[in-house]
Amino acid sequence: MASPTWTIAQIAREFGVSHRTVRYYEDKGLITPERRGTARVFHPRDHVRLALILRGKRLGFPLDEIRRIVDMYDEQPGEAGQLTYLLGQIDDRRAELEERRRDVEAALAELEELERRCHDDLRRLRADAPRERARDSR
Amino acid sequence: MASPTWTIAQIAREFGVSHRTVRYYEDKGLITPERRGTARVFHPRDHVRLALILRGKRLGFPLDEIRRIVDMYDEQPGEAGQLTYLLGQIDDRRAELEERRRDVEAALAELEELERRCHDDLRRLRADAPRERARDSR
DNA sequence: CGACCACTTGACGTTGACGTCAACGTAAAG
DNA sequence: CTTTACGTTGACGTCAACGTCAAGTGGTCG
Repeated sequence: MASPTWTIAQIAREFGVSHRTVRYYEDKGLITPERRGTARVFHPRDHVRLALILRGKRLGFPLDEIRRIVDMYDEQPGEAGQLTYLLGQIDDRRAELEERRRDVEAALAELEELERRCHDDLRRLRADAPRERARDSR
Repeated sequence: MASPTWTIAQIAREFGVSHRTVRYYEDKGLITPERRGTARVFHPRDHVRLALILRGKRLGFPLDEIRRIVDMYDEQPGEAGQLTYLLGQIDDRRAELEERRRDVEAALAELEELERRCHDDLRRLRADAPRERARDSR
């Protein structure tokens, strides 16, 4: 019933980052763990945000932009002006993500082309090798 | 017939980077322009490499790894050992790229989910607004 | 010839994203 | 009650990826 909580060590270990990294993200306003005395208590909300942050990092986005992205996810419905503004932001992010997708697809395609060439070269080597061995043993 | 060449200013402007950036990539061994006297002359090979480098950057790879990637593309067929090593490298890069692709897909999916919720909220607002105006004008 | 480019090499500065170390609190366990 | 483990706040260090001068070189145009 009660939603789970994490200490800094637990959540850092789960995501494979240092506790320094977690603190840095808090400094930059990317996560806002509760304070119980001086100690940090991480809630599911922080857990979700950290996952989003790290995915953003894998995609090469700077932390500033990552914050704008994760902030989009907990804006309140608010008024119409804010909503249309948010929709504009969403469009911008999507454009970027679609460019990333094109980059990934292109890179994968070229990589597979290269792999085919490698396999070809390897087959050619194996076909030539016997003749060389015959010549060398003369 | 003669393949095209570029000056540093031309190639930098074409790719939208500073000439300092191009020099930095040369220092790091990512590109190797010809020298005519002291001046750099960029050939199609450098042009291709620069495109690969910038795509790698958009995908968030560090320059060190990008160099390993672009270097893969002009290894000579060489001997069988090198080829199988290269095939292993290719597999590693592909695994990374496929993770990036999963990240992009997940991010896009969540973004579109968020967009749907926004549109819902907006429709709800527009449905409620007339009643509010009627009430306000009483 | 001189002025004006575009290009060059250092060398130091900057920024983002942390690493690292010192010094200190606190709560449970032996 | 001390040790041990985990937590905290500074503060400085570091590394990649450039930015930004300063000062010089080489070709071309008028």
